[in-house]
Amino acid sequence: MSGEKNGQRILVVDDEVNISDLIATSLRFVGFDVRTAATGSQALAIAEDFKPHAIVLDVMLPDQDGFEVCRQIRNEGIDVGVLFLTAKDGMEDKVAGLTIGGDDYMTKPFSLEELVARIRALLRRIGVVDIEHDDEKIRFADLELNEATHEVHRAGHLLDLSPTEFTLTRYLLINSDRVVSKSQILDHVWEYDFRGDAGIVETYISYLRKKIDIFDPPLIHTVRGVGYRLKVPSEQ
Amino acid sequence: MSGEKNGQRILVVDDEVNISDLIATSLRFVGFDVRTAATGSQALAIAEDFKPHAIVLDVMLPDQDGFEVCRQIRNEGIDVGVLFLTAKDGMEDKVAGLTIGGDDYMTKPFSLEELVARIRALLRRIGVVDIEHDDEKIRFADLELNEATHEVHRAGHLLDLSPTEFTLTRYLLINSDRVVSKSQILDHVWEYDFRGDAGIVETYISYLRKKIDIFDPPLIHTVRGVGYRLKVPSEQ
DNA sequence: TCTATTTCTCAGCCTTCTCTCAGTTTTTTA
DNA sequence: TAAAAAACTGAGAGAAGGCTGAGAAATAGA
Repeated sequence: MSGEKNGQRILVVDDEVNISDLIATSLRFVGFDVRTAATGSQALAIAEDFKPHAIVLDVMLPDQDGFEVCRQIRNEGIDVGVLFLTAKDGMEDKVAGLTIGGDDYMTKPFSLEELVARIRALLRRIGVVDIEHDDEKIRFADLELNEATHEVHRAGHLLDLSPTEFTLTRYLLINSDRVVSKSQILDHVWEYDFRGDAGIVETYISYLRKKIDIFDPPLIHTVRGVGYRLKVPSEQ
Repeated sequence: MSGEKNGQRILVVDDEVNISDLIATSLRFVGFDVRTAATGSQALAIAEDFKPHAIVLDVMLPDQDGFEVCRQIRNEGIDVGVLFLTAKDGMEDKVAGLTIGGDDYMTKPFSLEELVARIRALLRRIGVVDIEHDDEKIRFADLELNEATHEVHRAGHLLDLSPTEFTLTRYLLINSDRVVSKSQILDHVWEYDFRGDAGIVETYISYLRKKIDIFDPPLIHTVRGVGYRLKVPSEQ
């Protein structure tokens, strides 16, 4: 039930079951071997024999704070990268200060796409090779996105993208040549608590086209009634 | 009663018996091993020993909502893909997050052809190999339909099909070389609550011929008094 | 605090699609 | 060969889907 083929092991620690489930599901789907814990002590217990490569760790836990949990786990001699989760409450600066080494942090709510990207970057930084996705550049035709620098180039030109535009571009790139529906995009690119209409995806596709598809050939194609797809038209 | 040859196991959960029967019949016909449930608790009970690979799950159930059922089943350790069904009106608020982890959703009413295609895509995504249909391309002669890209090619040329034309083409392809009647087509390709005349099938066949059969040889053949059949003429 | 950027909503516009209908053609049957 | 039945197809009304500009609201940065 637990052993994923070649996946890195990730431990997700959050006391809100909805959140940890959501994260776990997403991470499993992209191939990680995932366990969840709801408290610090539970996290410790699981980490001991699960030996995760990375931990997604809420800084606010019922029994103890995330940094404490982190320290204890490392004291066990488990070499692990940590992605801290924090509420957007002004504590961000403190968290940023305490985040050292290869670790990272994100504020809730976040988008799943962003979470997965951060986990991959983290694993890369701490030297755990992510076999399939170990390239920091994602390419499709003459469109190139660089994870490390957060730059996107089309035909050699640097594009100036907003954060959402960047994440959307990455999601399209990862799924290049396949149709993705507006709901899929919404679920993966927008923050998980977004309660608006899928129409916003149309707006952002429109923005992207004005930045990506002012070059020829257009890469973003609408599949009416289904969704969008990155493709090279010539590819009859 | 339960053991289908090589079929994946699908659990259908909907309190409208008409609907769950309709779905179950369709899925059985294409080779799945199907069980049905009308309530959330019944679904749980059945899932426990049926261990379905996928669930077709109405989000609106009499005892509890579909999301809750989904969570409980997964908590049982059953690794399952879910295709949620939602009414067109009740969804505004609820749809968020339904396409996470390989899952998908459809709004009622839908066409059975579409449902089957979605189930197959879902099983493919979550790694349950659908033996007979594990290719995302369906071919007949020089006509080729690609599920992932939603493209249809004839003799190497990309055809521009509307959504209904696409679904009809897929239905003909899946039943290639076999005669399908107009009412079968109507029942599978159109939404199940369609109350119009079977004459519309003639109209769409006519549209398709102008896109598919401008190439030689014609593949769509009328079997007068019976229906239509995809065939290569030489192959008497 | 003020400014610039980004996010999001909305409405108007345009395109494409769906479906019906009626006139025509083809095939069958008497 | 005529009449009936079945199938074909073009035209068009209305609906649905998608695109985009404008502007309000939220956020980040100086």
